[in-house]
Amino acid sequence: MSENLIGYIDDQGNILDTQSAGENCTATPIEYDNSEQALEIIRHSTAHLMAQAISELYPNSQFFVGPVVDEGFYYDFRVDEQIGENDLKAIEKKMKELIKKKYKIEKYEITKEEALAKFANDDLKQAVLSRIPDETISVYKQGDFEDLCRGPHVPALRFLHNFKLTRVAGAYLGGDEKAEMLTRIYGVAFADKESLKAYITMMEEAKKRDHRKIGAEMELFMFNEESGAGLPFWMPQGAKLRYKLEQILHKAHLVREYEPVRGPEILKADLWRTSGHYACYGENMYLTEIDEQEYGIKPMNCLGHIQIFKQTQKSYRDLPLRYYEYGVVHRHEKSGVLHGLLRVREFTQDDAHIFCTPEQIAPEVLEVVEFVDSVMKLFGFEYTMEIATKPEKAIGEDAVWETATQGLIDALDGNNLPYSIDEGGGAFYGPKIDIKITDAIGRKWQCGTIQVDFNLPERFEVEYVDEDNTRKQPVMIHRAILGSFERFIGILTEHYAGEFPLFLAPTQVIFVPISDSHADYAYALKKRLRLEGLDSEVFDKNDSLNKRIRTAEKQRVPYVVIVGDEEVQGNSVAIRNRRTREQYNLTQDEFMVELNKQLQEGKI
RNA sequence: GCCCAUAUGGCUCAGGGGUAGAGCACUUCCUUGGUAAGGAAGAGGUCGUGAGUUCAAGUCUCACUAUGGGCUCCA
Repeated sequence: MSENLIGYIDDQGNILDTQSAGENCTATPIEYDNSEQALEIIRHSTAHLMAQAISELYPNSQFFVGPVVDEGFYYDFRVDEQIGENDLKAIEKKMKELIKKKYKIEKYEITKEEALAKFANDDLKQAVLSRIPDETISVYKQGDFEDLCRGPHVPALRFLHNFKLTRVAGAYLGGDEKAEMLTRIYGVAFADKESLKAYITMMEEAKKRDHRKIGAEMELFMFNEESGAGLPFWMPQGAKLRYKLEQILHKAHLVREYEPVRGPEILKADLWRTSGHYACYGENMYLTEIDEQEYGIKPMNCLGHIQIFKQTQKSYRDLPLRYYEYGVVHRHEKSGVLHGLLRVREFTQDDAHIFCTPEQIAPEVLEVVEFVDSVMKLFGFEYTMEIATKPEKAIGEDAVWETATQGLIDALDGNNLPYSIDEGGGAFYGPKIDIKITDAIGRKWQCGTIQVDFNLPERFEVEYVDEDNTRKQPVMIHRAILGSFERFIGILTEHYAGEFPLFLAPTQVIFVPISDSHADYAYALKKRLRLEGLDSEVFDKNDSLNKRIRTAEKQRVPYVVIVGDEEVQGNSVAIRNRRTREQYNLTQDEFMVELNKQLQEGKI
């Protein structure tokens, strides 16, 4: 038996640890390394080691569950003391002491009845047992520490070296918001020191491109304690960036035959009652009163678009009719979930509602999927699609839901587009396809969404006149491509680490005149760029040339352009590559051609 | 909303019961320089807000607000 053997993988892909497999196992061995299976075993055992350390440091602690997750492991437990980030070091130290005791990890099996009796005075273990259907329960033991566990584990503590406890958090027992909150500690573990180090470095790099940090540095956006949480302010640089994104997307909508519309920010509460928002979404809505009438600030834009559709009589010839709006919405998000621009209380959706016939659903959904794809491609984003089905709180008949859900499935299946299913994750008025972008540190954020809705048209008696002169109800497709400008720009910022492509960059060119006498030339260039719709700045402050070049380089602008006697005489520019520090000269006209070429790259 | 943590000039941070400090940024002056920090002077903070303990609180305690890491929920 190899020194490095920590388990086996059987025909079904299940991991067997050495304790379960016995001496003469013929399944494929798992060696101690960074393979997916090995890491699962190592991390699970590290979680147990942590629990053992905690139980020694805090004798009253009781343990719930300690699974392996994507990035590492965690353990949930109850403890009398408050545990903060500063206590993690002490726990790590204790873990290392325990490793030195060279405990073997042993496994034995008991019946469920015996287990219930064994842990009779531990209500958390009772809770764990109640979730296990099996009649035979396995227990793992290392030193004096025993824990209910399915495994798999490494054979002995000596395999556990390269770990780090990363954060302490609260977590509801069983994930239920109404249940008791336990303490959770997260950690990571690898087979070797280098991988652990690489992981820590990666997290530090991710921190450097955090949109909140870059947003402050580049003066893109801000929040302010006096104004309230989750309410972003767009500073000039951020507003310029956002405006460019809005313009690109505006043109893309027009090309695809969308019509711009705009609805009011607040609508009478009765309208929200008709729609079902009041009952199903009310806890997220801000309500107000005007002249003794209740009003609701819109959390979604659909009602406005429905009113506009209904204002004039529609024919089947008008369908599909696509209304779009950069709609500002307000939602009462819980204070604890706010997160930079990625989760706010006021945001602007790139929202559209497509009114169409049932037959038009599939082609329209496909068209939107294509739209999404072209936008994601423009920015180089990876994304996944998820079909979300009927949630608990919902309006409308089951049959209607089934038809709508099937419509979405057909549209994706028919075109071999990959997706997963999110059971019960739909909007209260219809099923949806969610488009999730993977960000710089691997988190997934919902951005785009496509929702089929038979319910609101019915509730608001939305109608069109069909070919046979009868009145029919259209289907509504709610959709957003970016999701919201706030979230999307947050993700974009991290994606590009603030170095936006020319067609998005808030400042696209910085001119550095060599001395005062070249400032006029620089300002003339700035004016010329302005007329082409390009934003530039002139760095002519009373600082040394070196200092101004340094400052300009650090601005994350696409172009730093130096102008001095040579350039003024030759009507040219000296362009500096901020990465290689190399420089090349172009005439003004050549430069304009180059800039316009790069602007065109922002077309979709 | 819940658990844990944090809050000191515009930014990044030091200080740790006896009434505040650095670097960068900012202002003014000198310097007009061909590719990543030229020099000098200056201004700027009731240490998040409100209570409490104390002879004395930026420092200790509590509440609130905001922020961060999670849970739950979502674009």
